[in-house]
Amino acid sequence: MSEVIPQRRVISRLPRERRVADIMEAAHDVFCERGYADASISDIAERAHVVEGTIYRYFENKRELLVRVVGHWYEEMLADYDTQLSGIKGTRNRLRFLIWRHLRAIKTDPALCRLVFSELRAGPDYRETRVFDLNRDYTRRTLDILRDAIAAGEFRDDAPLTLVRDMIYGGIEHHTWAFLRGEGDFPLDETADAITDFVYRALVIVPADDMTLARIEQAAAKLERLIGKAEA
Amino acid sequence: MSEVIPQRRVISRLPRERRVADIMEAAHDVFCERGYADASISDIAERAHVVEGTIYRYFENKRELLVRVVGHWYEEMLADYDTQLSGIKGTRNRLRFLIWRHLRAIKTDPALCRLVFSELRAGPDYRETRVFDLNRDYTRRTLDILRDAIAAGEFRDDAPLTLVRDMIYGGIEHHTWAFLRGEGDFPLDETADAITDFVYRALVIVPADDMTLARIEQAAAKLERLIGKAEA
DNA sequence: GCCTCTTAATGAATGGCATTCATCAGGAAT
DNA sequence: ATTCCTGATGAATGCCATTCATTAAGAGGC
Repeated sequence: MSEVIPQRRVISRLPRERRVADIMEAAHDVFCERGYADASISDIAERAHVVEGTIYRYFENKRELLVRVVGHWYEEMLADYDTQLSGIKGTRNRLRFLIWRHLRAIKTDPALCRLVFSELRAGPDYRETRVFDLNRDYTRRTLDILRDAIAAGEFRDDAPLTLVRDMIYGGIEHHTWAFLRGEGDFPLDETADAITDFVYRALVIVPADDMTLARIEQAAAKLERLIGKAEA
Repeated sequence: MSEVIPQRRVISRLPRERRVADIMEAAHDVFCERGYADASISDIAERAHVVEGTIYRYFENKRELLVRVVGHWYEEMLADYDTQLSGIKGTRNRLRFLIWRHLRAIKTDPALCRLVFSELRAGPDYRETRVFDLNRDYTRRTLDILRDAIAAGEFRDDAPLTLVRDMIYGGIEHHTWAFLRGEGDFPLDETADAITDFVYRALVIVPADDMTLARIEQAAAKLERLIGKAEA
């Protein structure tokens, strides 16, 4: 007999940034828990305490919401990146830092990484995305380090730089896919060491050791003496 | 005034394998043209000259259809793989062959590769998939080559093999993403050369160049003797 | 404190899609 | 020719992204 009295919901108008932040936080959570395809706008709306239509006032569509959520995360990650990197000296150490940071991001936020790897990057509009620019900015440091090492004569100059960059980030990604799918774990430091070592050895110019150098010099000296004699 | 007379469609019962093949071919085409998310079962059904329900008699759901289509493609690719590989000698050449084949597959079937890279591999059920096993079989050859080279003393033995494998395939994938999105092209042979070179250098044990040194020293000694004779 | 007006917020409606299922009928077996 | 198994059908179900006409919050003017 008792009628269900519809709760007179208090409708409040929040400042734009607050609403956007609420929606993005809810979207972040739902995307991470369910993945992009299984996340529904109504779930996100409910968690943000709004109704579906409201989301579309601030975001063009589901995909833009994803791009914005990921973009926000990228910006947070990049915040202290340069500061920390500038405190590290030496090609090998700097390279290891980039690799280690990337691995740590995967370990800390596997769900977000999956969104980037298999949803965002595959889209035909990826290049127009802010995440594309942020990512380019992110990996630019790798190229800078490689260029510096080449200029210093530490690395050979005949390896295509972008290929080296892709081997690093692609290798990291491939190696962590099982973890990203929730199958087991990976050792952060060991993996960073192994990848750094692999890349370093592939690029470094091996200086001849002292003994070898000494023998070459002796042989050269002998030749010079002989030439001198021949001239005489 | 003229009634649209519904075309009395001839319903024919095809042998199971034929129906399955028709559906898979249609699915292949639609998946490649539209991508997984935008491919609709009704499109596939129409192209296979069946009705939606029929597809569900042979395939559990859209995802299984994808797995089967990709699995079929993998099997075709692997058919002549071992035959060709067995004709190639030398670690470097064999490694280059694997890399080159992988790059060629990407260049030849970019749409299918995208399906694998961003739809299939991300799924939590990927490990239970036949594609997983096929892929494992596919990359096993890489590990075999690396192990052989280590056993022969050509490669160092302190690099984690699976990491090397992942650097190769992850690197290839990362490097070709722009192409996979339809943005430009990549040079097949040059890329294969550069990756092979990168990997080879990262792993090869630089032989202490005794031989070369010895030749220099012997040449100097011979010259010395000759000049001695001339003086005499 | 009241009125006006802009526009944030609502929630119902639309259309598309994967998947299910009751029903039909081809064709092999008898 | 008849029966029966099961392949094939297509309508129905339910979910979901997206749209839109309507409501009312709350800022600004008086």
